[in-house]
Amino acid sequence: MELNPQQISAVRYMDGPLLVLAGAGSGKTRVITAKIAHLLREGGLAPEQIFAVTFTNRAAREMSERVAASAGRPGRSVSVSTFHRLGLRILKENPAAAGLRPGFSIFDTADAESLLRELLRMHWGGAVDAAALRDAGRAALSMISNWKNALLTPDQAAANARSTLDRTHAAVYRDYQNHLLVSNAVDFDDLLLHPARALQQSSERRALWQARLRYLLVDEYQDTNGAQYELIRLLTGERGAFTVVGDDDQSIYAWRGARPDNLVTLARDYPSLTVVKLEQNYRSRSSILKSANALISHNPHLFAKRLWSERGPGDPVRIVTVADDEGEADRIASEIVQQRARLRARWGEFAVVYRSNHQARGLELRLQALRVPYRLSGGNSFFDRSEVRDALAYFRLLVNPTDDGALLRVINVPRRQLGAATLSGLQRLAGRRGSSLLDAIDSSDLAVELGGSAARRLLAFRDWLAHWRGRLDRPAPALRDLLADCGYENWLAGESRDSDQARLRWSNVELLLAAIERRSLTGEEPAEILRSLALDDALDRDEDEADPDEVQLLTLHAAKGLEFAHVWLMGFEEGLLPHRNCVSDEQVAEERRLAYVGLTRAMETLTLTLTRQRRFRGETRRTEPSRFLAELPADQVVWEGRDDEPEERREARARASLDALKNLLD
DNA sequence: GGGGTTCAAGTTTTT
DNA sequence: CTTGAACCCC
Repeated sequence: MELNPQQISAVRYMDGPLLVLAGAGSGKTRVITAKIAHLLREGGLAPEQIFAVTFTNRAAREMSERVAASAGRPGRSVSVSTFHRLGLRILKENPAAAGLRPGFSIFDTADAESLLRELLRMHWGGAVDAAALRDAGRAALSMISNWKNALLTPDQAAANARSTLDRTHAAVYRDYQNHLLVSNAVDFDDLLLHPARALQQSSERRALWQARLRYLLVDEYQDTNGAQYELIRLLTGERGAFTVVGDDDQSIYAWRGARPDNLVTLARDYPSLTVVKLEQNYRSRSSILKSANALISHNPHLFAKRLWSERGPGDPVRIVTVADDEGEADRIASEIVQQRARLRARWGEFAVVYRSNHQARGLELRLQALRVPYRLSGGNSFFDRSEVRDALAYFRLLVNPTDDGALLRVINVPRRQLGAATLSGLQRLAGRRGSSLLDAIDSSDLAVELGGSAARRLLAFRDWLAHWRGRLDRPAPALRDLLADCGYENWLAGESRDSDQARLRWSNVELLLAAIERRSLTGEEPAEILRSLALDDALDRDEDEADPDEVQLLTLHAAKGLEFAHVWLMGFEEGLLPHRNCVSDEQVAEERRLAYVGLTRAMETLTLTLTRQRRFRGETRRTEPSRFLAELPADQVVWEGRDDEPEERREARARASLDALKNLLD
């Protein structure tokens, strides 16, 4: 497809830093891929010198495919990754700069929280109730995450602390970093923080990376946080050889430390910054675009922007009220079945988006009942399953013996008579020696501290692990045998409700083992496999099902950057969208941007659904329409099923829809 | 230390 | 309706 004049100037401009303000559906991915092709052809750059970063794995995958398609074979070696993967790559090259050793682990959010709970428990000295501790762990992680994203050290955090709570958090931040180092581990934020620091501190590193990375493209720039911004600056240096593409109206990650004002900061830090605006929308019918524009006009803006479309009016946006959540799932599933037949569309052209993952549950059941193939993105991911986490923890412990998070997870799973008393003794010992838990087992005081029998069991566990560590050259079989040897499968079966569940859970372990085996066969080192898995959102699927035809079920967050012919946005209700936790104007504004992201995913048709009542925590409650509904332009929408709809019309429509469905199923 | 029962609280979004 | 934590007894 042809590029418009603004897109062309964004693609061709290579003389300095460039900011592309790209409205929804304005072809920004096309600009990025075309620019990569241009840099290869006209810019005299080799594919290895071009780096593109995104925020989500999904976006990276998508972009990588498009780059490969548009640039041909050289596109393959263009580096397309998430910020975190790029950070990992930098860190891996020189772990010592961050005080790490080569086999370091990545702690995920659950690992980080459980470590923080331990630290807080020690900080408060003993008796704290578990619920309070859990909340405090969360709060501490979010605070620490904010500090890290702003590149603040524990010292700086302590110096800025105003309240007692801040001081506690700052002290815990220090402990937390120390424990991570003892464990030879990093958390997600460290994958940005450590590389940024390393590049700040070493001009040689900087020079090395700046020579290697000749051009940087950043997608969804409005979602960058302080650490990511610093990384961009350090990696591109004086040259400012970058193109960043963003849209302040689609900033939906403030809760994760994103700073949409980085759009403004960029103009301040780079006086030579060139700005290109993309305002023509190629995606949506104008009914959809006008609705989205009207909605977002209720928000404050960093940049003025007028999105327009030549795609013709299309059908009005439908706002469908249904009785309850079951009715909603039912309605969406059957409409998808009907529309697909009527429009001769593929399943893959339909998407259902929602605010939170649990909303997909009822819909899944309906889709299954109607035999509709679907793909659920995110949600309770594979890696959140406890059996997967257990197996991974064993693997981590083999690769990185100092990984305390992993040790605590599996030392008594299955049971080895190593309970709370033994563990707190071991932690005391480790604390005194400043060592990891496993190393503390080597302490000469072990038997004195814990008694002879507990000490014997700990030593046996240590030796048992060491034995399996010796077989790491074939990690998947080693892990399989390890799990068999300790009776994990039987234990898992005992933990499961019934034999079906037991089979399912063991099959998840098998899936993990298969994934490890696959990667191991391509020559990946065990430590690298683990880190890569930690950053994955799902297991890599077989290559041969590259283009499965499935209805997409996504959260609003996961939907960003994607487009679909026909979109349903579920649960347009107060409490869901905006979410009940969002009270401040700023939070509501972010929810509005989320809704905006949802609306602008649709190309041809858009349906918003809401219920009159919904099951919530076991009881049925009346719901209220989202405040955002009133912000949509009345002349672009049509209401169905609202209370004031004439009874006979509602019945007639219900009948027609039922008939249509019957015809299809016959 | 382990295992069972009872009871309460409650997930927003992702790396 | 779930999940996890407290509690009690072995």
